[in-house]
This record gives sequence, C-alpha cells and structure tokens, in this order.
Amino acid sequence: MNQKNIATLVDVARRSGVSTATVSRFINTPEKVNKKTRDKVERAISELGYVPNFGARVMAAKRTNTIGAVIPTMENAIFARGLQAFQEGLHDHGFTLLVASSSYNPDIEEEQIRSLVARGADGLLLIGHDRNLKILEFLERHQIPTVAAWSLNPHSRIPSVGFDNLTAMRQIVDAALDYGHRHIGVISAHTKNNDRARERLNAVRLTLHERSVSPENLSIIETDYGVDEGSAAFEELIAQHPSLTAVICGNDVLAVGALKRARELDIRVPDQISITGFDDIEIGQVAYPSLSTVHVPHRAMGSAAAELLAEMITNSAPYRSVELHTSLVLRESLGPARTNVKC
Amino acid sequence: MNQKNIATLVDVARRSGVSTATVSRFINTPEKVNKKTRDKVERAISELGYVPNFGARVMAAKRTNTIGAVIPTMENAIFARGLQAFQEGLHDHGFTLLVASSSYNPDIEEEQIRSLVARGADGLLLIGHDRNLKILEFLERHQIPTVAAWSLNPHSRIPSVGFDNLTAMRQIVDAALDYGHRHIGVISAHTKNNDRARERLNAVRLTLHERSVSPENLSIIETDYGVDEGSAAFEELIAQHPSLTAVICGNDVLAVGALKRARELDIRVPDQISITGFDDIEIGQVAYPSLSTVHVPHRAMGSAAAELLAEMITNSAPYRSVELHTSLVLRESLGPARTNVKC
DNA sequence: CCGGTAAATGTAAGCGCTTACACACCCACA
DNA sequence: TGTGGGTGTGTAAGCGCTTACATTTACCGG
Repeated sequence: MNQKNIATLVDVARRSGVSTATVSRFINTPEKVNKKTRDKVERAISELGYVPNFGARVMAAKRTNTIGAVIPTMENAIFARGLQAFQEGLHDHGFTLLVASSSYNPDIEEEQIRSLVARGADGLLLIGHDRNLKILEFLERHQIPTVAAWSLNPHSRIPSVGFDNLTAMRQIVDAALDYGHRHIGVISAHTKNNDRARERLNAVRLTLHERSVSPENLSIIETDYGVDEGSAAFEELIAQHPSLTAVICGNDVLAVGALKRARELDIRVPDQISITGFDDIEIGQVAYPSLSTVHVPHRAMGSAAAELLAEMITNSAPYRSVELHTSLVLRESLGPARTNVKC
Repeated sequence: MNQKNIATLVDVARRSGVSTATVSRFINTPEKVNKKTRDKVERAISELGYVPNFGARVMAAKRTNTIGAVIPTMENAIFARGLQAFQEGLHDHGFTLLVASSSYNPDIEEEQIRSLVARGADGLLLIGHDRNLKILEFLERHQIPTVAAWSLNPHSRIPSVGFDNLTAMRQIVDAALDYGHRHIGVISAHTKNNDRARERLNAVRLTLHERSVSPENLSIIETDYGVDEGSAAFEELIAQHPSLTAVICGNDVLAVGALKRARELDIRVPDQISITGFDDIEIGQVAYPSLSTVHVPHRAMGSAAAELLAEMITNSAPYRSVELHTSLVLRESLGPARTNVKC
C-alpha cells in the first residue's frame, strides 16, 4: 500500500496469493479464472476495499467505456430528459456518461471537448452543428466517434440525431397564421453559434414570406436563455409593437417567461395575444394558460443517440444520421387573432 | 505516434528538440522554462495538436483537480442552480466538476461514488446524509474530502453545507396554521434513504403537535418525484380526505403537479384549498396560481460548498460545516382556510 | 505410462506522464 | 582565478494497470 492506504492490484495479488495478472483477469474476465481462485481474490478485494485505479486502467487498456456529452446548459430541463434517456441507453451498452456544460459559450465548449477527450472518452455527444473547423479536425485526428443531437444537418462531418428545426418551427407558425395572426413577434435565443435558434427563426421568416405576410409585420428580438429574459423581451416587444397579436418564442422557457409577464400586465392570453413555445417541456404544461408548443421527442432522441454512438464505437459503423419528427401540441396559449382594434 | 495518431509527450519533445521533462514543465510550470524553449515547445504542441493524456497524468501526479458530485436527479431544476454555482466556485479554484446522478437509488449512488473516486476525484459533493457506513468508511480510507449539501447534520462524519430542513419546513407549516388550516394533507417524497424528505415530514408532525392539532387531521402520502406524481397524489389525497383545506408538498415539483390537477378538477386555489411547495425553483413562479414556498439559497449553497471543499483539499482544513438559512415566500397558493362546510 | 491438448496461472513489458536528482552553464564576488 | 549560487535542462524511476507470451497443471486416449 502507498501512503494514502489505497490498496492496489499488487496488494490484492499478494493477499490472495496469486499473480497480478490473475487479479486483473478476475476483474475483467472472471470466467477465465478458476472458481477457487475467484473466491480467494474476491475475498481479498472486499477485505481491502480495493477499487481499480481508473487512470491506470485506461492507460493500459486504451478503452474507457466512457462517453462524454457537452450540453449548453444544465440550468433548465431542455436537455435533461433527452440526456437521461441517453444515459440509460448507454448504460445498456456498458458505457458511463460524463456530462459537462458550456454555458452556450463556444470557447468553453471547446475546452470541455478537449478535457473529455483527454479523459479518454470513447465517444462524444454534442448539441447542434455550429462549431469551428479546428475542433472538428481535432476530433477527427483523435478518431473520436461523435454525434450531434437536437439538430439535423446532412452536410456536416458529424452525423446528426435530431429533427429539422426549420420544418418543426414551420408547423407552429403555420398554425398561428391559420388562426389569422398577421402581426407577429418573435422572441428568439441568440442565433450566433446556435444553428437551432437560427433555423427556427428562419422558419418564421420563410413561412411568412410564403404566405405573403409582409416582413414589416414581423418583429424579432433576440435574448439570453431564461424565464426572466423571456419576460423582459415580451414586455419590450409589445411596448414597441402594440399591434402584435401573436408572439412566437424560440423555446418553452422564453415562452413561459412571456406568459408570466403577460399575466402580470393583465394581458389575457390567448384572447388579446397568443404565445407559443418550442420543446414541450414540463414547465409548459403547468404554466397558465398552458402552452401551445412544438413537441420534441426528447427521450427518443436520447435513446437513438446512445444507439448510434454505441454502434459507431463498437463496430466503427459508417456515417449514418437519424431523423426524428416533431409534432404540434395545441393547448391554450394559441388562439384566434383578436380583431384588430388599432390602439 | 501510436496507431491512433495521437501525439504524446515524447513526440512533442522530439519535435521541439528538448527532453520530455521540459515539455512537462512547460505544461505545468511554464515559468520554470526559458522563453526560447517555451516558444519551441509551444509550436510543436500546436503543430501536433497535442493534448496531455489525463490518465497518465493522474497516475504520475496523484492529483486530478477534479471534483465529483453525485446528485439524485438531473431531470429537474432542483439541484441545477446550486450545481451551477458550485461549478463556478470550483472553476475559480482551478477545479473541474464531474457530475453523476443516482436516480435516488442508494446502490447507484454508491457505484457512482466509487467510479468518481476511481477516476481520481480529489473531492466529492453529495446530497444529504443518508448513506450506509460502508461507503463512509470507503471515503475515509481513501481520504477523499467530502461535503454533504442540502441538509444539515452535526452528528454526521461528513460536514454539511446546507440548511435545517426541519426548521425550514416549520416556517411554512406555521404559516398555514396561522391561516387557520386544521385539516392538512402532505405530499412527501419517499422518506426512505432521504433525510431531507424525512425531516420535512417530521416538521409537519412536530408543528401540528406543538400547536395542538390532532394527528388525525393529518393525511400523508409518499410518492415518487415528478409533476405527474404530484398530480396523482393530490387527487388521491383529496378524494380520500375531502375535508382537507391545505396540502403541504415536500418540494416544488410535487406542488406544481398538485396545482395543475387542482385546476383540472376545477378546485380553486387557494379559495377552496391551499397548496405549498419547498425549494423555490422557477417553475413555482410561473405556475398558476403562483406557488407559496420555502426559499432555499441554492446559489449560496453551491458557492459555499465549493469554497469549503477547495479549502479541505488544499489546506486539509478541519471539519467545518456551513449553515444557511431559508425564508418564506408567500405568493398566491396559500390563503385562509375555507370555512368548513362539511361535504 | 506417455504425448498431446486445453485450462489456469505467472512473468514482464509497456501505456504516457511527473518529478527527484544530477548536471551544465553563467554570473557575481572575493 | 576560484567559489558559491542561481537557472535551465536532461535522465530515469516509477505510478497501477492490461495482456502477449511463457509456463505449469490437469486430464485424455492410446
């Protein structure tokens, strides 16, 4: 034992009277060890409270059975459910998940990716496709199987497991237009370095264009992620554009913030103004009025990502993407446009 | 380079024409390396895209600058904000955070703790104090500085950074009693292996006793964590005990579920029934009616835990706990008890 | 009783780093 | 010119594992 009193393989070997190789086999491939020996080793291990040193193991074996994930934020539930499913899927394949968050900052994301690779991650899950070439090359040089989720981009070097944000957002914009809304506000997450936000915003522009609504009737505000940010953006938007009858939000968190502020300002939703979200997380169901939104198959996405990654690692499977589909969830917050009594 | 084309320290040394020791020094203590040498090494590193192998590093240096945290769940925001602050605090001290979740399962928690220790965590953050002796001894043998958060227990071998759940819960129970509630329901998280839930429940019992409310007027239901579980528990509770005028929930997530079901059943809150939560997370502010709850200083707790842990690791500081205080947040969901028109 | 084969175990060479120690310089000072 | 003390760098010994290969043991049919 060393000064920290931590038992090593050698200690276990000595105590059970076998070689280190046998102890190692006991741990990794017990079926290759004789029953009697197995018992001896097992006893020694539990008496010593031995735990294999992960670092040493990785060095010798070149495989960590660890997958890393870098998500933009842990603060909200947006990625939580998908990640949970991802983790469960990985577990079935014998992998452990390590999670790091980037606070929506590309530099931190890069740092986290490097850190996970240094820690020996066998594969990586990232969110979206917006990142610079340098880090992609780094991943390629290290031959780290990687998949990008929450997004779909056939041109990326990284395979996707996700949905088409553009198509998804069009569903709800179409619904709003069908309800007669012609003056529309958008509260979007920052679109820089965020392909999901950008595509969703594009979806609004495109749909309005197709349905011949003038761009002048569209007011956009970009903001940070958060309920309070949603509230502030909502207030600003309607103060500057009183004729708006609908506010499309880039995600449920912003939408819920908008909903909250509307209530505080005594603006009835959806009678006076409609508000929509995107993601379909729990908070939208408990909000009042309940939030009309785009349902994202979080769990399916997590499972599919786990499946694909496991496949890429164990069979070095070829490039393959998985497309999932979203659906409209119409609850209370989206309703017919009010007849436009100009203020 | 090996077959995976990953540059090692040796490659960098060769390329820059210095010894491996110098490269290692460049990485760890650049001020000890001559400026000219530094430039050579720096260039070689960036040309090769070299990243130090973490496992090898740990083996040689015995220090990882990594802190592990095992939280019961990532699925909800309860621990998210505190963890974020914890992470930020650690970052200031040069530590990296690794997060694992246990799904409220003590066996998984134990497995995760072992895994983090094997990965070389220099310290550990755990939630609450309920865990078996074996794992405590394991931690002691490995001399891993550990703190327990979200709870306070002066008798534990592990120092606490948190608040007294009993005192905290009494605040809101007292408030409910002050409003005239005498028939009280409780929706609690499972109390097994969960000291926080247990103490909060005890707080209800104790307070009622002190204020001479008969235990017969108290109905308790324990359930899993989740909005839907809260909804189901609420419905069951009021079906079996129509005389209840207040439902105290063990946390905000359950409370919001209860609030939601009340609305679905057309039960007015707080006119017909009051509902309270615990934690003060965002979801309670956006719920309708807004949730009266106990405010937990999540961020302060996270920062304090980071501070204490850093101190324990770098100075092997003595056992010291940090007590934080909660406060009452009265919003809409708690109101006067209805005059008891017996059904 | 022997050779052959399979099963079980042992030996020892790394894996990629850090760091104690040794060594080579260079400058200041006597 | 000799000595003392930096400063900068190199050498090489591990850290705790896995695993290819060598060796031993057990058991079989002939």
